[in-house]
Amino acid sequence: MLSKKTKYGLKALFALARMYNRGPVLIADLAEAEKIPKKFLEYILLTLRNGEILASRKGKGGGYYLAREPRQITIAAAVKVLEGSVAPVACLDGSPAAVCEECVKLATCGIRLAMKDAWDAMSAVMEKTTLADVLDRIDLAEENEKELFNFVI
Amino acid sequence: MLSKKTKYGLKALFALARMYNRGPVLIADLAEAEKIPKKFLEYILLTLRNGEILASRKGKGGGYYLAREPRQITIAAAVKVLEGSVAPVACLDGSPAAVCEECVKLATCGIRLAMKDAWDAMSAVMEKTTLADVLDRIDLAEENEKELFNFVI
DNA sequence: TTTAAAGTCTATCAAGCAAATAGACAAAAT
DNA sequence: ATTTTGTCTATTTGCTTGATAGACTTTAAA
Repeated sequence: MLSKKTKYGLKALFALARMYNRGPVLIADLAEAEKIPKKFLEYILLTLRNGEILASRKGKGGGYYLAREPRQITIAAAVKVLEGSVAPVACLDGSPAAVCEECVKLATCGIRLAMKDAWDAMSAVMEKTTLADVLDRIDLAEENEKELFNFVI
Repeated sequence: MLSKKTKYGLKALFALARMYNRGPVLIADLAEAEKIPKKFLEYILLTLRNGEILASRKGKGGGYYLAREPRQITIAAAVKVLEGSVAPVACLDGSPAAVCEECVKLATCGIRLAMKDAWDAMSAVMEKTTLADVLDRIDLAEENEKELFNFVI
């Protein structure tokens, strides 16, 4: 299960993606709009900035904004920065040195062999889904909801 | 990341699958063979038994054994019992009532829309991978390791 | 050049969960 | 009857998550 930090972080990213190219957004405004505790959001945005998903400007007129276009930021990248790793076992998270103490031998470890294909399938999807894709899906879903509502009337 | 409980549990299941139809296995023997703290393993096996993955017999000559054939126990089922849920968000874990507090509206929740396809892909693989499949993969991997060793000589 | 508005950083806290352990109890085969 | 073996409840320890406080730094604009 994703941590609250990651969920809040994703919500913030969707909001920032929607406001892309409208300049920096204040932490306080974002916190209120997305119902995220301000101080916690501050820490989350800092994490995303250190992970080069976001950029910021200090001082008057400052705030946070996406470091790249919504179409160039993947869910995989965001989740990796926010959560650290979501791989079911350490040895599958992509970093070469990460060996889990459970594996006696990496190549023949049952847990790894059991989870590898499943994890590969999941990360492939996350790698190709961008913030822009998610916005499109949200819009489509909202459109469908409206249709449904009209139909009921 | 899977908890230690789940990892230990999977290891125990692989071992029990290998010894399928050789009668009940003692907790103590399994603990020693798989290097799992005995009391912790006791608790893990109990979880698996309550989840109807394992069955047990008390008294002399008793022990634990798989409740079904290795070919009929999926990784998805085992992980679900051991970990509770591995879905990235509660509303994706299959149970109808599970709604995450983050979603204002289930159908249009960005987090859900962002993770749904990825999670579907992962669970599909876990649903179709059985303990027997994993044993096969381990054997194959060990065979390959041996080949490699011979080649080096 | 001052000042107020913003982000940055470090420290701290409480609550909850994971991992592990202990020991009394119940069942069943011999 | 007795011994072997699983079952259950409770407890401990330490780490992680979620959240908050406050001092500090940077920057734009008055």
